[in-house]
Amino acid sequence: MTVNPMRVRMLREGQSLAGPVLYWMSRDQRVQDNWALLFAQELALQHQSPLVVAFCLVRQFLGATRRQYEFMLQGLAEVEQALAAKGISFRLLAGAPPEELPRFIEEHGIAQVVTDFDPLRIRREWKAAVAGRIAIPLYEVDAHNIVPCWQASPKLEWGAYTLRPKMRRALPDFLEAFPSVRDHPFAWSHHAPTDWERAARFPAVDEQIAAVDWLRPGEQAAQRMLRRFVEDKLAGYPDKRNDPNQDGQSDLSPYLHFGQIAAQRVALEVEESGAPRESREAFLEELIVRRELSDNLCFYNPDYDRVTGFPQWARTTLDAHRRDPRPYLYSRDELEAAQTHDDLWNAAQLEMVRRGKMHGYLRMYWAKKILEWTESPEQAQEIAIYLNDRYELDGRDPNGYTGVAWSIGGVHDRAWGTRPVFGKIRYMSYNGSKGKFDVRAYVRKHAAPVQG
DNA sequence: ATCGGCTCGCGCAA
DNA sequence: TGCGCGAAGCCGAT
Repeated sequence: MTVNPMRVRMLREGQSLAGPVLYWMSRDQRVQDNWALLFAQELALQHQSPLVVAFCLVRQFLGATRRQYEFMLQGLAEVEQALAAKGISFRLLAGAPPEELPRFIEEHGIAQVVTDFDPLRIRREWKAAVAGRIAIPLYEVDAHNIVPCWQASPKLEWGAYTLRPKMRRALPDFLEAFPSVRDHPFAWSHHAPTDWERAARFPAVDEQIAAVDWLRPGEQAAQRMLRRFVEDKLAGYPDKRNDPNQDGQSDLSPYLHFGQIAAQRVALEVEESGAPRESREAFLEELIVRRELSDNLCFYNPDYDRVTGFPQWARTTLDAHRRDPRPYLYSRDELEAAQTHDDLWNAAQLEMVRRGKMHGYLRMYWAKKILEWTESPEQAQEIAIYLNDRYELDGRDPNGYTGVAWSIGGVHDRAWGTRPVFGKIRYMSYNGSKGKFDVRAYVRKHAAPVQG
């Protein structure tokens, strides 16, 4: 047995007849270091069956833009190639999983289905719908987290401090080396190459938001980025990570979001590096505890992207300050166009619009200012999520929803001194940034007008 | 530059 | 029932 059974849940029982095993790939779009693929191969080898990987390409998924489709599709093309080298077939299905998967399963006499874990509502609705329309076993493997989400904690956590000891206890059981995908000896008779040019014409919601060119998509590029981080940046991480002018972050979040790299691979490489213990610990805290805390929020709190999901003390205090006059009021369009009085905020917004990635420290300041400058917490949260999901390469991720909920709704935070609009929600100021890094240099770098 | 108070509630010790 | 302490801060005093 290569895959720890604790990583696997059965979503639907069923008779397992003879036939191909299907891995319905969704959140974890890679071949290496993927527990869901490894588990699917294990089942296929046991039954001496072919193994097929299918991905459902959903039209206009949660407002996804050309930028994000491009990054994902190029990664998937690489997945198809790497699978082919192992004798495993790949199939791109155009349409929503509840319709496409049962049809595919029926048509090809699939015997068992494996899919990867995802705490987001829509993914769980898809799985429930698929489970209701098939008669074969459906397994779910948490291939994204190191400690499977439901093993890390059985309940909604209040903060990193309540999850951390649980993670510490569980990590030794799960932070293990990955086995390799084996050459698969049973070929699928319906193998056919994907028409990626046709797939690239698949409509995104917004074709105007262009792909970025400063980082390449795919597993290989992700591995290179990881190596660069561990060799060049990890040692200086504690000092530089909160300075947006320094290139001190890992820049791995787009790859982690699309599952083009496994957090577990990142953790293993960081642990084995020669970087100071302090640097390794600071980075692993973010990579492991905070990431898994985001999944915990989305998995156990169905209102992870709504004000009703904020803790009670935060809802009470935000309600008490609902009618406070706002120092500035901006519409969604003004914010999107980076037309506020605050040059730091505008620069952060423009960094996100142009590069598809805002510096981690500024994401907090950025979201808190949206609370301060819009009519209500509800509107602030909606706008922050809209902009984040539209421009960030790592949009539509539990980390994004959790970050917004932390900034605007005190999720995983505590109460602080009362202020207008914010109430007891932690405040962040322009002057605070000035004390931490060279704000003028950052503004000069990102607020420059577009060339040409 | 550094320090303490701000303020809430979980989780554990007692 | 009491107590320690937390996802990245702010502000004013020193």
